[in-house]
Amino acid sequence: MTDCDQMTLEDMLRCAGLRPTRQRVAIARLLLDGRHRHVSAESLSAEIRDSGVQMADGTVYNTLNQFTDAGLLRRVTVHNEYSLFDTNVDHHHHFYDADADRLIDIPADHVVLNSLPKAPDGHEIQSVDVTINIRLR
Amino acid sequence: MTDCDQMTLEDMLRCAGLRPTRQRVAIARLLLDGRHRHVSAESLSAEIRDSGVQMADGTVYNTLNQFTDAGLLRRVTVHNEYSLFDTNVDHHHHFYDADADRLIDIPADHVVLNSLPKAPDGHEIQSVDVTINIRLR
DNA sequence: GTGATTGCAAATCTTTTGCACTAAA
DNA sequence: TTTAGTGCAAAAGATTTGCAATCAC
Repeated sequence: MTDCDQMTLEDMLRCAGLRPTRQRVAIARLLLDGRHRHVSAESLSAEIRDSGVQMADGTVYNTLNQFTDAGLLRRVTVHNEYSLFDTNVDHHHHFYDADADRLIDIPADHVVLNSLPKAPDGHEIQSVDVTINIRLR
Repeated sequence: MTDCDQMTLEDMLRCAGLRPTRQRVAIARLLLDGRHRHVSAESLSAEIRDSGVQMADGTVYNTLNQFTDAGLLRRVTVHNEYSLFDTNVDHHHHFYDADADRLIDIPADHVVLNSLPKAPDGHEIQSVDVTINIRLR
């Protein structure tokens, strides 16, 4: 078994090259259970505190960055001043509801892109993010 | 003449519902000359200082926000920690080069979107942003 | 005049960092 | 034991805000 699914959280972290420390496991338990969510550092911090685990804010930020670098999370930036971390790392897109400051996933196959431009000289396309901004009708 | 083109900067600002104050005109002179640019609050602040005009940073931020609200600029957020303001308010998309932290415009017709999903109940689509992340090959 | 706008500095918010301490392997 | 990881507090960076002074009309 070479992929990082269907294992204990500890193994999943090891498999991603991260030591399964108490803090990382606590965050993994909240975020890597297969459910698709969008959390901010702040909301996650509050959730951790509520779950009885105590953790420094700096550690929350560092852990989120480590998970993102390891491909366990995806960082999403929209038109506000903080980052959201998406537990869905599959290719997909987003509705962004600015009124509620809320992201909604859109499966990749619901957005069909024909005719993408070529990347500028010396560059290649890494990924394509489509954000559909919505508002109340 | 009902649109806000082909006028003096002062009239252009008035037309957008903004009093043509010294500060606003100075920023308009730099940004609303028809050229397409991406500036950050910081880079603009430096440019203003270099041009001999003195202006508080808070005023730069406030003015950029006012221009954006008035539709004279467009705020673009990518995966970094500050906002960029795009002087091109026409519909278009972006390459984002994370290595250089640089945005490159893509004309709207170079990206063809077929099959957009419907907005969630009670909402309507306001705009669609496509960001193509690129990296060195 | 008078209401909108600005300057300025302080406040706020998000995020990163340095370093001594602790824990995983 | 050795190295990676954490806590904490401070720093950094972006942006907003409060209020008195100033400016456009």
